[in-house]
This record gives sequence, structure tokens and C-alpha cells, in this order.
Amino acid sequence: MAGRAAVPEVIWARPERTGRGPKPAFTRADIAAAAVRIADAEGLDGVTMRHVAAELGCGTMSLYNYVPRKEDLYELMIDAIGAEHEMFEPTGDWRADMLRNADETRAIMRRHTWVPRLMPGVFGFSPNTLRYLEHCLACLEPLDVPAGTKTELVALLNGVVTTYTGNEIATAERTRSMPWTAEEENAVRMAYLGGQIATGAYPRLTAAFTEQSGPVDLEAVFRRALERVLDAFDPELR
Amino acid sequence: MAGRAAVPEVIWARPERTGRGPKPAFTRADIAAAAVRIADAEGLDGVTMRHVAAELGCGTMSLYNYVPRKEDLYELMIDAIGAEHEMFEPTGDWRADMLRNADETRAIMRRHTWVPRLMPGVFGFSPNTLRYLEHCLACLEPLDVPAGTKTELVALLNGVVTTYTGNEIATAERTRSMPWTAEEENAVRMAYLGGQIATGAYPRLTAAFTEQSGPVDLEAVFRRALERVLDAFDPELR
DNA sequence: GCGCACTACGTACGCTGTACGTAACTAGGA
DNA sequence: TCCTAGTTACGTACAGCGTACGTAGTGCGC
Repeated sequence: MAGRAAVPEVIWARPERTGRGPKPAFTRADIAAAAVRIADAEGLDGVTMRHVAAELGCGTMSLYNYVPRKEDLYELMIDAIGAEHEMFEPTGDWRADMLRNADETRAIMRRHTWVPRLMPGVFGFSPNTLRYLEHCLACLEPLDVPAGTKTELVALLNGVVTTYTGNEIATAERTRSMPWTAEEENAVRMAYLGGQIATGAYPRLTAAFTEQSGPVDLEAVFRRALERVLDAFDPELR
Repeated sequence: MAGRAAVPEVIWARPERTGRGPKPAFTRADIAAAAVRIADAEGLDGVTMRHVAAELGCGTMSLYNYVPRKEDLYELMIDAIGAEHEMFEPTGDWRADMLRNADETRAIMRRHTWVPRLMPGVFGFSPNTLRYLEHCLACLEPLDVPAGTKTELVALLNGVVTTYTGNEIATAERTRSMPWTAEEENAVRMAYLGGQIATGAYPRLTAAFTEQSGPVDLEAVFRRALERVLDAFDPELR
């Protein structure tokens, strides 16, 4: 008997070096950087244990000395790009600072289009994530609400950024492995949508679609969403 | 030459029957239902072409007569659960109606925990998605804002529901294939977090964590987020 | 200087999505 | 009415995946 309950592993709690034996050839940062390089160039599906190992110039199974599971590799990747956040000095204008943070997150996601696909599965407490959270709280210092409300604001804002940017990216990236372009696919989908609308089964939807003149300005939609979320937390507006 | 540009396929534009040859043994709905059954029972990773085919009682490759790519199977699944939305008669209270819609979406996601993982990749215009969108617009009839603003409200609200419920589910589901429980993993992660906080490197984060007495009430956090989003669109509050 | 914890990594297994080829079937045109 | 072309059905096969396991070599701590 004896449950032999395997103890959960958290990559961040695992020491990077243990002292005995040969020196590890790579650091965790090396591995994360290699994985990020591949994901940027070929998409998340290009990140395979074999591929990352090849990028590092070592045998596939050697990777498992550093990363117990592939999922942990993902955690390393998310943490690595967390370092790209500029932890600027708060200006005292919490709204402007949070908008800047959101814009930066959006820019990072556009540089690393695989991030949104990873977000729901990755637990949020890597070192750089903690640093970023702390930075956001510093930006929110002038906001006179309980600390719990501030973390809720950060969570909601990050969620909106991820959702909007993720959708945008997904639309563009879906065709990466397809033999046609995103524009071609979009045209076909819009043609189908037009056909559905023409059936008259969705009157209100039809109205909404015909109301707008040109193509949707995604950037403007994004900014409006951010402003609304900030409004909802602004004591001066209530 | 001749570009031979493969034409994009959209599963919904493809007719379900073509007329010639033997009658198909299954409908699209049969296939979607089988896939959903598997995903509910074993998680999204259990949904393999072989497994779904076995569930239907046909050869693996026969599935490809109905679904050109696995990704399209995912679209069928998302559409199938869209049918679970209750398209109730709008009451005239748009806030209450939208809260009800959000609660229902959350309940559906909890019944089908694989949904959030699929959301970013799946294009949103399946038949049942269109019906749901139309229903939301009907609920928003009393709200005196442009139609475009209404669709933005629906998008933002759905995004929040997906993000919050998805995070919740991800935390609970990550251990499905692990040899330890979610509680055990959570304890280890919290121990790590405690260690980090103890370093004093994150003063504001520490304050936020020590401020709260008991465990976080996720349901209350969720409801507050919804209310805030609704506030941000409510003309009577501005 | 010995031993052991550690790194390195080749091989192998079970699994995946799906390309391809073949056989059976049936609706439409002659 | 029969023929044929477009379907459905599906077995086989292949490249690639994550990773368990075993072995060989290395160098720190005692």
C-alpha cells in the first residue's frame, strides 16, 4: 500500500542546478528562448520536444533533464515573454498607465501570436508574471479602491486584451497550415454569412451588419472596450 | 501553371447530402453528438478521429466523408452545444436578460469543460452561434444605443464569461492526466507563491494577498465583473 | 579517491492526423 | 432499362508526436 501519491511538481519551485554531476549545458532561459524562437517562426505546433532539442543542439531526451513535461515548457515560454513588459515608472495617472500596459500586452501578443492559445492552460504565477502584477498594482496606487478590487481590475483588463487580441490572431493564423490564405477563407465565410442573412432568419443581426458602412475598425473596438472597463472601476464616474 | 488555388472549405457551406451514391450512415448532428459525448467524458484530448469513429461504430477514415479536417469536427462540437442555449422571450429588462444569458453560457461551459480551450480557434459564425447572437440582440432591444454598440456589448460580455469560466476550469482540469489531484497541485503552487511573497520582492501583491481573509469567492468575482461590464454600457449610469 | 547523483541521449512504444487506394453502392442520363 | 460516374466505406500505411526506459559518462562531496 502506501498511496505512493506522486508529489506535484511546479517548475518554478524546482532548483535550476543541484550541484552534483556534470554542469548542465543550458539554462532554463536558453531553453525558453529556443522554444519562443521556434514558436515565433513556425507557430506553436512547431514547438515539439525534438525540434526544441535540435534548436539547442542536444538530444531530444536531454530536454527532459530540464523540463519534466512539455506543459512545463509552455510555462517557461509564457514567463520568458513576460520579461518583455516594460516596467515603467508609474506616472500617477492610473488610467493612462493601465492603457499603456494593455497596449504593451497587445503588442507582445502580436509579436508572439501563440500566446493567447496558451493562456487558459497556464497557471499565472511565474516569476515574471508576479513582477508584472506587482507593476500593475504600482500603477494603480493612486486609485482609491480596496486592493482586492485592484487585482480584479487587472484580471478583467488582461482578460479583455487576451480575448480581443487572441480572436484577431486566431482569424489570421488559422490558415497557417492550410493551402489557402486567410483572406480567401474569410471571403468564403463572409459569403456564407451573407447567404444566411439573406434568409431573413436573423433580422436584428442583419440590421447590425447593414448599418455599418465600411469594414470594422478592430483597433477602435479594442480601445473602446478598454475604456469601458476602466470606466467601470473609476470612482469619479459613479 | 494555373494557380490551382485550393478553395477554402467552410463546413457550414458544404451540403450535408449530395444525392448520388449510398446514403450516408450518419448526420452531422450524430457526429457532433458523439464527439461531445467523448469530450464530456474524457476531455478534449479523448476526441480523436479513431475514437469518434469507434463511438459511431464506423471505420476511422469514414469520418472524413463528413468532416474534411479535425478542426471542422471542433466547429461541429461548438455549434452543437450552442443548441443548449435557452432562447427565452426577452423580458424588457436588458440587464437581467443579459445576466441570464451569461449565467447560461457559464453553466454550459461547466457542463462541457472543453469549450474554453476551443473558443479562440473557432470562428464564430456557425448556425447556432448566429441564432444565439440574434437572441442577444433581441434581449438588447430596449437598450437605446446603436446596433454596433450592442454587438460590442455581446462580444465583451461573452469574452468575460469565457475568460473567467475558462480560467476556473483550466485550474481544475489541468490535473486530469496527472498522477496527483488538483488540490495537491494547488497546495504546491500556493506554497511556492507564499515563498515568493516572503522574499518581500512584491510588497503590493503581498498586501493584496494578506488583506483578504478567507478563500476567494470566484462566483462573486464573476458576478461583479459582469455587473461592471453592463454598467459600462448603461446610458442611465453615465 | 571513491561513490553516487547527475547529465546525456539512443531506442522503442503507443498514439496521432490523414493520404491513398480499392470495393460496394446508387441516382441520373441514354 | 442499363450504364456509368459520383459517393460512401474503410483498411493500410506513413510521418510525426510525447515520453518511458536503459545505459554510458561525468565530476562534486565525503
